[in-house]
Formats: sequence, C-alpha cells, structure tokens
Amino acid sequence: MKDYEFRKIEEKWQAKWVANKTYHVEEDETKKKFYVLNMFPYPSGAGLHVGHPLGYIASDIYARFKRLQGYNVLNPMGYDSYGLPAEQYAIQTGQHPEKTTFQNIDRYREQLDKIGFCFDWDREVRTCAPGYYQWTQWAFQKMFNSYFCTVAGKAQPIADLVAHFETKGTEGITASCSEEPCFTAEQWQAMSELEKSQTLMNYRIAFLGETMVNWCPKLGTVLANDEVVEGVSVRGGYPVEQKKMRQWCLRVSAYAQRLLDGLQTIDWSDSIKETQKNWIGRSEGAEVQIKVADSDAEFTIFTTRADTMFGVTFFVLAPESELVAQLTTQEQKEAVEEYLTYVKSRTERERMIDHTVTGVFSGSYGINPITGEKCPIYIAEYVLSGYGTGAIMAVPAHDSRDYAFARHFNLPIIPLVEGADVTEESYDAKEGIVMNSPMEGKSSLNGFSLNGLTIKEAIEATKKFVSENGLGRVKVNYRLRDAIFSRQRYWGEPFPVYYKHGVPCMIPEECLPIELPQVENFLPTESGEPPLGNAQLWAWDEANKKIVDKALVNDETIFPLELNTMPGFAGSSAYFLRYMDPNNSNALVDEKVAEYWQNVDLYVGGSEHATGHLIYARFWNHFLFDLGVSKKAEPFQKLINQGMIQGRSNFVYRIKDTNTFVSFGLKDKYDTTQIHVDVNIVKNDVLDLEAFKAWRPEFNTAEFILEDDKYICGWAVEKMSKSMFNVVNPDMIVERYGADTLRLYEMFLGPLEQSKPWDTNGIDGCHRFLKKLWQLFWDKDGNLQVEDAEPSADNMKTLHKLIKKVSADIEEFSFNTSISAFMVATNELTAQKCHNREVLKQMVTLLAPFAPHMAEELWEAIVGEGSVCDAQWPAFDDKYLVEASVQLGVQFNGKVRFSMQFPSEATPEEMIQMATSAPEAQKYLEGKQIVKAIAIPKRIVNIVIK
RNA sequence: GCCCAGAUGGUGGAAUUGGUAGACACGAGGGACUUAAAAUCCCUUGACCAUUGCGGUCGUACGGGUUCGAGUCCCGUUCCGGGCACCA
Repeated sequence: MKDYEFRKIEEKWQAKWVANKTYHVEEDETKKKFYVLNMFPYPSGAGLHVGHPLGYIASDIYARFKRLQGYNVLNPMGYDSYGLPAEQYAIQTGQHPEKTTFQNIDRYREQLDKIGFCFDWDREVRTCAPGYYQWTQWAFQKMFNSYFCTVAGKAQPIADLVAHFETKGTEGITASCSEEPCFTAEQWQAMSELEKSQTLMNYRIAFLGETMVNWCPKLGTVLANDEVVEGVSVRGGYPVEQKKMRQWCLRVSAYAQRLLDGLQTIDWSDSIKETQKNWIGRSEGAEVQIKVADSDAEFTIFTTRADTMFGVTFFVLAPESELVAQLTTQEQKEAVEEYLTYVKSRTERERMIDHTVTGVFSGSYGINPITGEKCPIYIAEYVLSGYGTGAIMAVPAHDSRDYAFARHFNLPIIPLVEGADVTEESYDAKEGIVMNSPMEGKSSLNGFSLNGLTIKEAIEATKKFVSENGLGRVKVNYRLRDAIFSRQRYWGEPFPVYYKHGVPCMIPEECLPIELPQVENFLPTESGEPPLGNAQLWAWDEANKKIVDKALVNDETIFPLELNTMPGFAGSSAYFLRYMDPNNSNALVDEKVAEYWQNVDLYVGGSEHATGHLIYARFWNHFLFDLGVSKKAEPFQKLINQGMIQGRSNFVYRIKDTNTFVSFGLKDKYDTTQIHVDVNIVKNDVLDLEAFKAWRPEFNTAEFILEDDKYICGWAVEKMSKSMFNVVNPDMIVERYGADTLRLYEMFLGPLEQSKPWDTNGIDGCHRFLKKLWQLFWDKDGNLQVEDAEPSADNMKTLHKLIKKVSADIEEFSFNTSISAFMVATNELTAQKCHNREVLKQMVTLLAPFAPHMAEELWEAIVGEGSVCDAQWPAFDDKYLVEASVQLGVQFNGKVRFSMQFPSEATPEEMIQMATSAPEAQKYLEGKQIVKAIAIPKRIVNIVIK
C-alpha cells in the first residue's frame, strides 16, 4: 500500500509548473492555435467561494485537453478591477479602493493557485493598471474620431464627414446619428468651433449627448440600461430616476443590425442569443408623416402595423415629446400642464408597475393621410419618448393598449379584420382577412384599398403605398439604446479629454495614458459632482502637453480636464485582445500577434452578462474590427454559460422561548423558530452537537430533542451567502481532499450549464475514485507494479471505451459523465488486475485534464520523464469494441434479444443479412414474415416480424 | 401578456438522441475487519406482489396521440426557472 498523499503531490507539481514555466505560451506558427478564455473576475472582498472556480475548472479541463491534442493553447487570466463593485467594497470598509483592490487581487491569486489551473500568468492583465487602460482610452478616442457609415456598414474617420460638410453640407450624408440636421456647406463653414463640435456630436461613435439617463442618487452616478433592473440599480438595489444630463455616450445603436446578424455566425446557446435578440429588439415598420389640422405643424408616427391605417381613431404623443407644447391649444393648456406635472411626479418604477390608463387631449387634430379624416391628438404616458418617434397612431380595435385608452376616453373603435369581435377586447393577432379598409361608401387617397388581403399582405401593400406616395418611409427601429459612458465616480478610467472654451478635445495619443489622479476624498456625491473635482493636479497644459495644477487654468493654454470616469464595462470590453500581447506599449495588440490568435475560440462565463458585457464587448470588437485592429468581427466564437452554484442551507429548530432544539422529524409537534446553522458543522444533515454548542455563546447551554440519537437538520437551497451560513470555501476543500478531488467534484455535481446547489456530502465518492485509481499502480508493499506485457483484450476494451467516451464528452462539456466513465473504467481495470504500462499510461493521459496533479505524479512514476502536459491524447480504435445486439421485435408478442458481433465496417444491409441468417434468429423467424428491418451501424439491428 | 428552457428514485444526476429507464455517485439498511474510531471491503436499495425457486405487475409531472417499440416525437394541461415587457 502506498498512501495517496495529495498535499505533498499537489505542492510538488504546482512548484514544478512554476519553475518549468509549463504553462507559458508563445505564438508558434507551426501549431494550430486555440484560445480559451474565462470571464475575468472582479476581485471582491469576500474572496472565492466554491461556486466561483466552476467555470475556470471547466475551461481548464478543455484547455488541457486541447493542448494534449496538439494545439497551442492560450488560457490567460486577469482582473476586472475598475468599477462599481470594487469601489463599493472600498467605501463600505472605509479604505482607498486602490488598497482594497490590490489586497483582494492577492487573495484571489492565492486561492486560484491552489486549484492547479494552467493559466499563463505572464499574460495577466488588470483593468486598473495604466499600461492596460491606456488602450481603453485609446479606443475611446478612436470612437470619438469615427462615425458609422450606413452604406459601408462600418465605422469611418470623422474627418471624411467633415470634408463632406465642407463641400456639400448634409446632402447625401449616410451616417448613423442622434438627430438629422440639415445644412449647406456655406452654413457649415459659417459655424463657430463650438457649433461645429456640437454638430459633429450627432455623428461621433463616442459622443457627448444631452439625454435622459438613469440617475442613481444613492450611488451618485448614472447607470447604463443593463445596470438597472425594475427601476432599481443592480448593484445595491437603490432607486433610479430619469434625469436629463449631458454625458459621454457610445453609439451602440449604430451597430444594432450587425450585432443581430453576428449572432448567426457564433456558437452560443439559443437562450442567450434570444436574450440578445430581445435586447436589440428589431422591429420593421413604417414612419408616416401626419399633418395637423388648421396648422403648419406635422409630426411622424412609427407603426409596425401599417395595415391598420384605416382603423386610426386618435393619435398619441409621449408627454416628453417636443411637439406637446406646439400642439396644445389655448383651451387645453391648463389640463395639459396639470397632466405633465402628474407624469413628472411618477418615478420610473411606478410607471413600470402601474399601468392604469391616463392621458389628456391636446386640443389639436391630426389628419389621417390615407382617409383624410381628422382624429384627436392625445398626450399619454403609455407612449414612450425614447422609442420610435415618440408618437403613435392609435388603432384601438387591434392594439390592446389603444383599446384600453379608447374605452377610457370613449373614443371610436373600428374593427378591420373579418370576424374579429372587438366588443370586449382588441384583436391583436396578425392573422385574418382585412375589411373596412376603406369602409363601404368611404373614399381613400388614390382609391387605395386593402379589403380582402391577409394582414401580412396588407402590411406590405401599405408600406409600399406609403413610400410611393410620399406619405412616409419604411423604417427599422431598434430597442437597443446608446450606452451611457460617463460615471460620476472615482474608481474608473479617466477620460483623455479636456475642454477648450467648452469644446471637448482629445489629449494627443502619444500622451496616453492619462493616469487616475490621487484624491483625498473619493466618495461619490448625491448631487452628482464627480470626485475627480477634488483632484488638484487635474488640468491640461496644451502647449507643454502635460498635466498641471488646476489652479493654473486660463483661457490660452491651460484647460480643465474631464471629471467623469468610464464605466465598469469600458475595461472589460477588449481585454481578450490585450491578453494576446499584454506588454506591448506601442499598440493594443501587435498586428502579427492578432493575426495568429484571431479571436476567442471558447469563452466561459455566467449568463448574467447577456445584456451587458456580452453586448458591449461585441460592439467594441466590431468597432476595432472596422479599424483593422481585431481580426474577427465576433470576439467569442463559442460561449458556454456555467450555471450558478447555489448554497444548501441547514436549519435547526428552536422551541419558542426556550434553548431547546428539536430534530427535523419531530419539529411539527412543537412551536418552533427556524434558525440557519453553519453548514460546516453539519454532516449529511446530522448536526455535530458539540460543535454547535461551541459555535455561538448563546447555544452553549442548548438542549436537544433527538430522533434515533441524532439531531437531523432541515435544509433548503438558497443563494450562497455569509448571512445564510452556507458558504463553502475552496481552500477548506483543497486542504481536506486536495485540488484534484475538488476539480473532479465540481464537475461531477451535474451538467455544467445548469444551476445546482453545492453539497459537500458526496465529495467522498470522487476522493475514493482517485484513491482507487492510485492503488492500481502500487503493490501492497508500496512498490510500483507495472509490467510491459501485451495487454489483454479486456484491458483494451475498457481503455478504448473510456477514450471514446471521454473524448466525446469533453467536446460536449459533459464532464460529469466522463468522470462516471473514469469510475467504471477504474473498477474494471482493478477487477482485471491490469498493471500494463501502456494501458495505464494512456489512462493517466486521459486523466490529466481533470486531475492534473495526480496525473503528473503517476506519469513520472511509470514514464519517468517529461510532463503529462506534453503527452499526446490517445487515439480511439473501435476494433476493440465491436459488438452489437440484435433485437427481434415480434409484433403484438413482446421482444426477443440476443447479442452478436459485427465487423465494424458492416453496412446496415449487411448487418440485417447477418442478423437474420444467424442461427439464434432462425428459430424466431421461421414461418414469420419480416415487416420491417432497421440497423444502426455498430449498435443494433431491429427486425419486426409478424 | 410574449418568447426561451425544463419536470426521471430519499438526493445529485445517467440513458448510445426512438431500442433493456434509473449508469455513476451520495445517503440509508445489513454484514466483514477492528478493543474502539477512522479507513477499507462485500451485499441490498424505484414501488408493489412473490421471495424455500427462476419471477410478475406498475412506473420518467398530468391527459391524449403516432409507433412493433416513447423519458425521448406530436397535441392539450399543470407546475418551476430564465429573458423581454405600455417597444406601437
């Protein structure tokens, strides 16, 4: 017997890997590349719990597997160390974020190192390091100096746009923009610098915009749409208000179509693609110009149901629309103002939850361009200013919201679909035959009629009619908003921007990075004054190209710097490119290096980033692709979303007003209070009574009512958190069972992509497996027992069954089933008393991705040289496995089965031939008729007889 | 409300994608070794009936259907999870 001394083994190999630089990676043209990436962590103060490494272990197994298959594998790791979570932790603990961030990083590294990952730490990046965020700032400047050309479908230099303005004004401009201004070359040339700057902001991909933003007073900053859920901030759950503010924004909306199309080229789960599709929210429809009766005014509505133009009975404007003031008549002025006051008093959250019908008549009428009819224009909060044109045509018969509004204000409802009953509710479905378009006896523009068409035909016909008759145009709208890119916080990348007489100017590229200045008071403010306002050394000397004291600001050469910082997603949007070439100070990534690594082949991380990071990173990379910096438009080819590890909490039951605790099975006989108990003093739901007494002073004198001499705890699945006492620390598991057991057990727990509770009970099974495998190599005196004889057929069958299973399972990220296969194979080899060197060597190679420490140790024992990391992944040969069963399905009479062997190259026809002529089959087939015969190669022949 | 994914023993989960349901592991029960404990090993473990005999019946949320054959495919229902949500 030789004990499996996992602590010694793991320490030994972790040291060797560092000393030999085993996981150091260089570009190597002779090998095919494979890029594995984990979503890098933000180092929180709590350290890692057992759920965090799940994805890292999965990607580590895959990375090691690919390496054994001969790929040059890049598997880097770093820290997302700027942004709200890091800063909130610092504020809560009353320390400077720089200090806590570095402490937390050290703690993370220590914990990660114990698990035995194959990260190339020479490539580590930290988003808060100047050498890193230099390129975040650089990319921002590139976005500032670019616009999105809708014809080319890509970013182009803003200088091209300026040149166009110089000669032709806005005529023939095809650029994504916030508003569509109209000016001539002369008008452009007459503009002041400030006016030109403001005009160009309409087009720049990174731009200053005066928009409605999500303002969170408690966090003292604005937030992006994905950082707000149900009217509260994702971080901390604080209320969020809508506020108009001047902020840096990224024109993500310009890339909406490309982000949508790109989804078809990548290998992501359907659910996450679906989430992104919903978030981008493409809808195809028509914009129609509506003239206002007795006025010169006009407005534009957006509709996806152009076919319902004949059913319009009123129009609705969003309360925030600029047209509201213009279209309100004298008589209605008071009512409208009262309504606007009411709308303003409502928070975002209230508007979301409460959908009662409200609105007010503006006094004006709009003219339906097809029927010529006058319809009242209302103002109502159910129409949103941010989507489409902020104005709609209301068709109560076929839209449930319009219907509710019409019922409330007693407006007419005209059904347009044959057989649709609209007396109780609207008919919203897009199926049916159109009628009343126009109504009998009524006329329409150019005799236009939709009657008799299906709704789908009618939509197309109306869109065509509207654009051909100059009433409007076909338009695609997206729900995807431009990203708010400013934060009124300290712990983030500073903007490389200064303001010269109010005009934002970029700091010259060669002066980057602009480093985050030290400040005494970095706390956010409820009024939104950015903490960088407290920095003394924070002004730009344009002549000498350096940062100077802000007291020196003057009108000629020294200007104030931007006080906002960038949001958390800035640094995490292009980090995968930086890993390729992390120390390059001349470029984000060297041309040749980028050419070699291309993009990420496998990206592993949580699905909670679906509408945040995974949209921003795609957008950012599409932009860098336009610049030629990134070599693939899509950054992450395959995405795996590991499930969340939940906590499994345990409870004890205290009888009210006593210090007596009753076991789970008996608790219903008493009036009890349920109390969380630390899962680390419970084993298989049985409470360790002594440990419980020692746990907290008040339980010192506790008494117990037991069942079967045991105290059984209740349990529930909850979020893993300190307050539930269900946090399990990986360090503790590694100490008790070793890293290899932890790695195995995390994978054995269940399918990778599924959320599941952590339950330390059960880990023994994985530990036992490693011990059993270990014992295969040593005799009872502890000497190596390996021989070089010819392996038996059984040995080879077991081995190749395993090779086949494990190879297939790893490709499908089905690690739990491959571990089961290992357990079966180990039991079989033990029963076969297999000590064959070649068989064991291949077994060790298969094990290497899962339990690398043990694999190295055993490799050293039986091979004697090199590292198992440089071994070759065993090839599967099915000649050892050929066997199939024949089933004879006897109609109405049950089934008969027997086994027989087929050559592996047998075709289905040959298999049927062989099966039917086999003597075993003959006795069933005699006098019967074959109804159907099916053969699945190498598996089964199924013959149905009658 | 719309869209997506799912429901299998006491528990986590397998099932060659339409072919012996419950692999593997945990837990539980019984036994061996041991002064004892730990560790290890062996047997039983979906339910019910039979168990001095090979065995039988029912079973993959529920109700139907297709098929020689359904956990798997189709229709309907219930429940849980995720996304979007006055998006016109």
